[in-house]
Amino acid sequence: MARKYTPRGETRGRVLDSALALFADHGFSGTSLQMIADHVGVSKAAVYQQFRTKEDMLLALMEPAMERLAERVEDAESQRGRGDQVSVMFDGLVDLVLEFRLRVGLLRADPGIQSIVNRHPEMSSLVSRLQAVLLGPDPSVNDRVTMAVMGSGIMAVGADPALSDIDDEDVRREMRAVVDRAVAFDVS
Amino acid sequence: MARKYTPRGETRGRVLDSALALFADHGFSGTSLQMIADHVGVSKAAVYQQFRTKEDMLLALMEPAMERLAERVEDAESQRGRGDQVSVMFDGLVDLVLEFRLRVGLLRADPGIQSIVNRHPEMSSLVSRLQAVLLGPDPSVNDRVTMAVMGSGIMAVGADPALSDIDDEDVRREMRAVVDRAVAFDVS
DNA sequence: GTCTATAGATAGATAGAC
DNA sequence: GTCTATCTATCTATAGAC
Repeated sequence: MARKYTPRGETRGRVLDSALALFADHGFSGTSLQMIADHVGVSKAAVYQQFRTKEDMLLALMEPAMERLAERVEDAESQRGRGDQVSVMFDGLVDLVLEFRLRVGLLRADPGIQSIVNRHPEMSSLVSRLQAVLLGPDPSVNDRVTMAVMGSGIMAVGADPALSDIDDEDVRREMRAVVDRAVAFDVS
Repeated sequence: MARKYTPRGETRGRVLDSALALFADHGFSGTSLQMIADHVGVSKAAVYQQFRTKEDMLLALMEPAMERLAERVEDAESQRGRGDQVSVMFDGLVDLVLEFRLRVGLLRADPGIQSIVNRHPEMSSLVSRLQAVLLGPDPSVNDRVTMAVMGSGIMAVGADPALSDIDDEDVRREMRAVVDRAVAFDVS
């Protein structure tokens, strides 16, 4: 077996696909580089050729989702009324979850990933701004609990395999609907 | 230092407290026995005296929460109408989250813990029954998305430090309120 | 770019003294 | 019941051949 098949220079993409699937199943800390290498079908050294550390791999996975999140947060922040800010932010969050299912779910759920995010100001400040837009200045207890429940609930849907058979557009419509019901009349 | 202070035979409880806090911060897989031992202030061997494995430690942490969950699921299952089943189950879930904050949050979020739960039928069947009560037979897409969002959202609140300054009774009231708004008119 | 081999650190878990 | 010391397996990461 002189040569492993690797159609083009696409090993990097294959590594990222495997890593995402394994992170979702076993968590970031619970996934070893050996597991990733085995899943891709190469050696550990081949993986290290593409990414210097496991953390770099996670950052590469999160980068596109974070860019999109930045756009959506800015969209929401630029709205004039509080009601529009909240509804645009929730719509953006729903879109983000559908576009980056597992990644958004991991971002919210995995403690190992959260601690990495916390060490990267460009990510953690984005999450802070997201929360700030949803809560606004001087939020009531009602607002705080509502936003915590709905924000986490929406992000969790991304990683929920129980909904994977439903069409994206149906999920989007129903998520928007449940948000509308839950936050209606809460913002002035 | 001939003797470490350990008031009574309460090392076991101190280990569980430390383990819970560390699991919440770093995840189950991301927490080593050395970290737990250091946090308690004893050696690894002292920890192993109390628990044969790290998994046993988790099971000991989850056991009381699971017993309570079983009661709540049975309460809900014994209701006659679908609407009552759903509302009793959500009320039970809210109570459970407030009683076992971090534990319920971990149960939902940590992939390492989920895989352990999946290997223990008495736990995983309980989670299945919980979902079955919320969804009922032949759920609509609306029902499925609503229950996924609200179920995860509620459980996530348990591990959310952003709400830890709010009185339990206030959180309970607001969680019930947001559930009422979100699921109203969804069940026949 | 991929491999085998391995370094060095740390993981979970145990033995045996006190 | 606690300790120190240690076992074995695995971890992340690197070196060097092909």
